[in-house]
Amino acid sequence: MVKYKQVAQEITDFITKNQMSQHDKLPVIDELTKQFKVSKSTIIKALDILEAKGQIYQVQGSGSFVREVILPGYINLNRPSGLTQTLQGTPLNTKVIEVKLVKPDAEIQEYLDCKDDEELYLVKRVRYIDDQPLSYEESYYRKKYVVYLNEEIAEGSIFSYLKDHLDIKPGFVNSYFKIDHLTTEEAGYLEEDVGEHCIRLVNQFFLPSGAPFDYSVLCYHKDHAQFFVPSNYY
Amino acid sequence: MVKYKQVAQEITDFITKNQMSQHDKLPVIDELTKQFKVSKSTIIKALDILEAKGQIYQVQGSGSFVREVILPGYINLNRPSGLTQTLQGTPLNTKVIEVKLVKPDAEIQEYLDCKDDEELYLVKRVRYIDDQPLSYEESYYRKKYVVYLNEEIAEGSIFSYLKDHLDIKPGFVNSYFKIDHLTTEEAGYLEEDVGEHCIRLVNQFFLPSGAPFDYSVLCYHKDHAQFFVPSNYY
DNA sequence: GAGTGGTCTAGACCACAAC
DNA sequence: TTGTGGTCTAGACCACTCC
Repeated sequence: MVKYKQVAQEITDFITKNQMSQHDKLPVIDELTKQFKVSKSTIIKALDILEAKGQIYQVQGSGSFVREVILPGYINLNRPSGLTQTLQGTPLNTKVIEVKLVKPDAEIQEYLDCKDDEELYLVKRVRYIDDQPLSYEESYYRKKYVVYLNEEIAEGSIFSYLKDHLDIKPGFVNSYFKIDHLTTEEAGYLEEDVGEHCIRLVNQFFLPSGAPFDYSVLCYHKDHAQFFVPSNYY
Repeated sequence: MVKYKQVAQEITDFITKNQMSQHDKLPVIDELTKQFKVSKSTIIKALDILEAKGQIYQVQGSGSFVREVILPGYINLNRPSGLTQTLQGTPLNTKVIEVKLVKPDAEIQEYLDCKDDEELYLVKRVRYIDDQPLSYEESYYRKKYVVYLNEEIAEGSIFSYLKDHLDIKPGFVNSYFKIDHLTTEEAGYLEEDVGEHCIRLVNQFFLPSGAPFDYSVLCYHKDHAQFFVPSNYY
């Protein structure tokens, strides 16, 4: 791991370990350079990463301060790693409906920038929070990149599996959402009436190289889903 | 303006002027250093800013590429400058309901980190897109920072006014949203039935110093609002 | 192997904050 | 005035891509 990521991780751990909360001040840069034995630039890079993630904010002439607001039960749309990571701390259960290989329709070809004969893994899952249905999800992974998937893997965090076993990690994501209505199939899984309202979220995940590898459509239960988006001005 | 922001702006202009689209390659760093007569580090800093904004992505050993997806009509939640900037290109009309000075209730005190006797400007506005009601908004600005507001200013972009006339610009924002129901007042403004569904968005805007200066609650019309969130993995 | 971006450093100097 | 973060540079070296 490169130094600045190492430093960023250790600062995050420091914040957690010391149970620091909003507006608490971090050690000054000069102190951090001594502590981690790296240059000022490396510390600044690490702090910039944490700032971009929404964990801290930096004030010229004053210091760096904790920003992160831990909101149990809120889905952080700025770290859309499936769901498992974003809902840390909240018990999340997964029911896998099916995992199979399919070919893309026109819309999926568009989002995944692929031909109509390319093989994709389709994963259908329902997510429960406190035994309440939270979301129903259909994800398409390009087999070209995600060479293998099965039901057992889909029971857990697919993104952790991709990272740990296939060495795949996303570079960036486009997320789109609006209010929509449940289809018959979706209503069944969310234990709602057909046509009931939901938040429909579409994600397009890209590799660091810019190639899209995952397209997913989710519907969130109107009463059990709440979201959080931290942003910065540059 | 500092150099890297200048360079970032010029690269953005370059992308626009040349009508570059997704996955088009930018000039290499070495060329940019010559063109702008700045160091490599400054170019990299400029590119990092554009990457954080979601406009480009960088691939090691390969180059920098255009990422930005212009989606007419989608509200970009990663640049929540009120609304005027995020819906660029789409005709947006504003009806100001009222602008007045008020004192905060308990919830607002919490979000704005202020006492119960601090003066706040309350702005109520309805936004229309293509003559359809898009959102109804109640924003609270701390008079301590936003020393003056009136109906005429609220007709336009309040954030532009803050930047140009009061030299106030946000440092970061926390946004929260979920599906909710319209109150009687809101339903009237959105031309909907009472209790109808909406997306309820709460924004907490902070100055670069970390002080909250604006708390706003919006309800978006369920049929006319769609959102976009670009994110990066670090 | 050539091209291209990524990391890291030391150091000079600037800008803003706090006292 | 001092503390502290921000900007900018030149340069060395590393890592990945593409031919």
